[in-house]
Amino acid sequence: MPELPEVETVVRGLRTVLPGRRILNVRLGKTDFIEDPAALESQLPGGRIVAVRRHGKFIVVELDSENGRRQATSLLIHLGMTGQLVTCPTETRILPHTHVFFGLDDGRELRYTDIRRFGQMRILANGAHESVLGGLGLDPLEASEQEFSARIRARSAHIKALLLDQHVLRGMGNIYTDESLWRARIHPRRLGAKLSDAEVHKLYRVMRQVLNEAIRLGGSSISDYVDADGQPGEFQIWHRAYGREGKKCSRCGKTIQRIIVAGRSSYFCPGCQRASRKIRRKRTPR
DNA sequence: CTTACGGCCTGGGTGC
DNA sequence: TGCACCCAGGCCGTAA
Repeated sequence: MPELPEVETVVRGLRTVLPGRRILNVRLGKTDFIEDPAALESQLPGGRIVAVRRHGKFIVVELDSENGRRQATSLLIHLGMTGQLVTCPTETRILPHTHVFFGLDDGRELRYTDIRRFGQMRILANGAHESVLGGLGLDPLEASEQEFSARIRARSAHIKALLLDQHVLRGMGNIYTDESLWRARIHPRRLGAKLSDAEVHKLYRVMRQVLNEAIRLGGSSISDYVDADGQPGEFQIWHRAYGREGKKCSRCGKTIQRIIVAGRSSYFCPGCQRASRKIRRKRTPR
């Protein structure tokens, strides 16, 4: 579920409460989504949180390296489809599927809840960041238009697949990809290498616009997503394509369709997101 | 090197 | 009420 705006919202929330806190203890439930559960239990207690960062859809909780014997480490968290990372008082009722508890030195806890356990959690020793996070693509909000254009044009895959590919861009997911393509009036099956200058320019602009608006509204909540305080986002109200199969396009009035592209449900308007002639011919053979 | 697909896991919704 | 089936914000490994 969580894409860049949701992860950014969670990180901003955590940033207001975690830095400066010391982790006192770690309690684990199911651990099949944790790379090395024993490492969490042995290396995190005693550590002080110094920063919380986002890298694509990953959350990086940085710990200090004080008292010499312990190496500086980071806690790397990916929320997968249904992961939630929330701080609350220790006595707060425990939600089902909560599998990780970090006891903090202010009487609160950082909890990780994940129904489907598609998330991921691991310890990163100092210096291991590059090997794990270095392979990811451009941050959509930091990349220049030139960099974006070069990456998109370099491969002739469907534009939908390119936007979703974390090695091309880091942070885009199914919702913001469909919303960006709708705003740019680009069909999800168009090929990256074949987009015009004007189309790439438009896509770059609207993608940043969509992401920034979503961040401002605290992300999109479809079912499971909540921020670091357990609150849902509000951007779903503004979706114009995602999840709107059968509804009228707010721009041209045609009916929004759902097709599978890159193995994912893809919502688009056949009226204002025209397929290339080649694709159209394939779909309506004479 | 690509792309396509199944699988991971649980729950919600729908239709019979 | 039960059951089968489809769908879900992500991503990885394997096969072609």
